[in-house]
Amino acid sequence: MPKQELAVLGQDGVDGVDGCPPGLLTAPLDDARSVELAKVFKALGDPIRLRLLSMIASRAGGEVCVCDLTPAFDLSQPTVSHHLKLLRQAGLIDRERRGTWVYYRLLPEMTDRLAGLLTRPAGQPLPQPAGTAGDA
Amino acid sequence: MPKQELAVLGQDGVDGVDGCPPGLLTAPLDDARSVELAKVFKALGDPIRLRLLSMIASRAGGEVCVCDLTPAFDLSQPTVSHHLKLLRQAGLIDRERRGTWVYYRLLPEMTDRLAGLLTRPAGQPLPQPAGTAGDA
DNA sequence: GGGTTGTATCGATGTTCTTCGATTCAGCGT
DNA sequence: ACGCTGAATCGAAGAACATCGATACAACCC
Repeated sequence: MPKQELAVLGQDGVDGVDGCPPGLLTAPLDDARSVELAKVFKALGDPIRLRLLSMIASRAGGEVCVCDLTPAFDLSQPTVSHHLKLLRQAGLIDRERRGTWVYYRLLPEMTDRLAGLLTRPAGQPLPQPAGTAGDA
Repeated sequence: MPKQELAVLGQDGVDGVDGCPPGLLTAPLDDARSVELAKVFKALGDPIRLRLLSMIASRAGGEVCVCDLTPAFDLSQPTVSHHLKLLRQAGLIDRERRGTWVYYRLLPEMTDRLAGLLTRPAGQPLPQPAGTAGDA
């Protein structure tokens, strides 16, 4: 099965008891989860892919034709296609062929999940502004 | 000035008119911003660094001694130190020396900012579940 | 079917990243 | 001052990544 779509991020039974996923900021990430999460963040760790993602996500109809994306960059067509592939493998976007053209759209479940992972629960004790901590 | 701390992410005057930062999902990311943002996501794009960050962030007192972090991984001490450096250069954590030991703590401003960038404004039109869009 | 256009895949190449051992720097104790 | 321990920096080696040109695949049109 060469097709792995990274579903391991928080929808299996590993969620916290209060309904919120464990977080990343609230409990030490276990080994397997960190590997999966890292793939997604790695996909976001490139300026081209960030711009691609934001172009796709911010488009009104929710879809963008590759033919609109490719000329927006100073890169070859295969390179842009490669970046789109990585974003897709990370579960951030999906594609649909319609006739000759291919349209990409955001998968908001993934960005939602990332946002949730990076959001700390409301009343986190916020450590001392640095310097006033344990200076006994 | 070899010390660049990545302050370019949303606190300068580029915010939206409604107080919320532009987002990443709401408007195409400009070139410069995408480069800065990519550095932060790249720092998160590694399992070791994700686990380091979550260990630091989830620690009760808000601080973790390097001497507690290093033995938690199957890596050499210089390698762990290197990963901590990258997280620090990304603006995600900060360090403080206290006597012989060095303590790392989360910089929640950065994770908050990332969470905000990945959060789409409440009433985003959510594209059709794919297939029912513009099939005239 | 043959030509054309849009998109993806394939190899190759140069760059960046991860990791290590060796070394250096900082602070403590004697 | 000396040695000791914890942490950071320095090269170097191997792996992973970004990029390209060439090529293959898909759908349309004549």
